[in-house]
Amino acid sequence: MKRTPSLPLPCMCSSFRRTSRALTQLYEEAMRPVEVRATQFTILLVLSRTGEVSQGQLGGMLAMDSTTLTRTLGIMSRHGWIAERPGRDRRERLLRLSSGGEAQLRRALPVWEKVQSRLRNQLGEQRWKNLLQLTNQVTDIATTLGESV
Amino acid sequence: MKRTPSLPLPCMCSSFRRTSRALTQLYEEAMRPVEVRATQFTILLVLSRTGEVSQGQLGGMLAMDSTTLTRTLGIMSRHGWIAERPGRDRRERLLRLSSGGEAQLRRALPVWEKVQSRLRNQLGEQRWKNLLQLTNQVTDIATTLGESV
DNA sequence: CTCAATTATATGTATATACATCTATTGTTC
DNA sequence: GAACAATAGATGTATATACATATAATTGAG
Repeated sequence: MKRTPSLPLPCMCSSFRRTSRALTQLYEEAMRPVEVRATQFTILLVLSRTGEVSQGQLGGMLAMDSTTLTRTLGIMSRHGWIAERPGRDRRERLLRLSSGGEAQLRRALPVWEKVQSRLRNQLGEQRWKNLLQLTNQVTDIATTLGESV
Repeated sequence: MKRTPSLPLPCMCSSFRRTSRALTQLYEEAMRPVEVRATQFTILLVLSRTGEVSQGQLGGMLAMDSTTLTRTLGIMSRHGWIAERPGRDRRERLLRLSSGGEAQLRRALPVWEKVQSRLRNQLGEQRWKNLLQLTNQVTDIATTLGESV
């Protein structure tokens, strides 16, 4: 059952996109019983840590166009996971987890832990920490470069 | 113009997806004049290196579901970038770059080099090489874990 | 050789994603 | 304070992505 090791790609963007697909397939396969998608899980996780934020702030934290969130939040609201209210600036939507969203996160966490630790075992502590740090650094640099031009 | 450093995410999948979005926005912004999307550029790059491959093989190399390729290859064929012929196994599509595809790759490469080296300068040789290696390793591990279950 | 199982790709459907553009609101200038 | 510029989010549209299922072709069991 030997797998051919993945073809080295000279492009950092292509490499990250490929790894994202591989990880997304792995995590979503594991989380399928809980019925939550990778993006949705990320939003549950972030909102549980930040508390109430505007849609624009959430987009900034996720390096995601804030108009993309309109659709994803719509899906999550239909599931009853998101509570919102208008801000003092009435153009803003202030978002937080509803109790249903907190419950969904609690359902998802054990399944997520399991797949995450399988991956972590394969990578080892060293590479694991290194990767979390490097991905953050690349995100910051890419975001900064994107703004500067 | 101080940017808040990106919120650490405990989830490897979420982290990679966020970095992918940031990198994709950076690279696609740079490559906009050439009118080629990140996925399409990746396919041009890979086909130029491998020569003729089947759709399934290409999907394997990109950690991409081969049925996803049906749509993307359709777009690229309409642009005149892909040449194909049936394999001996007549279920297979054998794919390669057409001369139009080679031309499009040549048009894209200088623009890609430019954005890629801006990023590389910010990261430094050490982290750059490290990242290309680590992303490959994660892809292999995630793929293997996905198959094993 | 025949029929069942497997495989390669196509199609239907749902989510993810970004950008251009639009609307409602807020901020700024004179 | 009125007119104009800037901003937050919504909507239209195109690509990206995967999975379930369908179809055509190949392989395997007997």
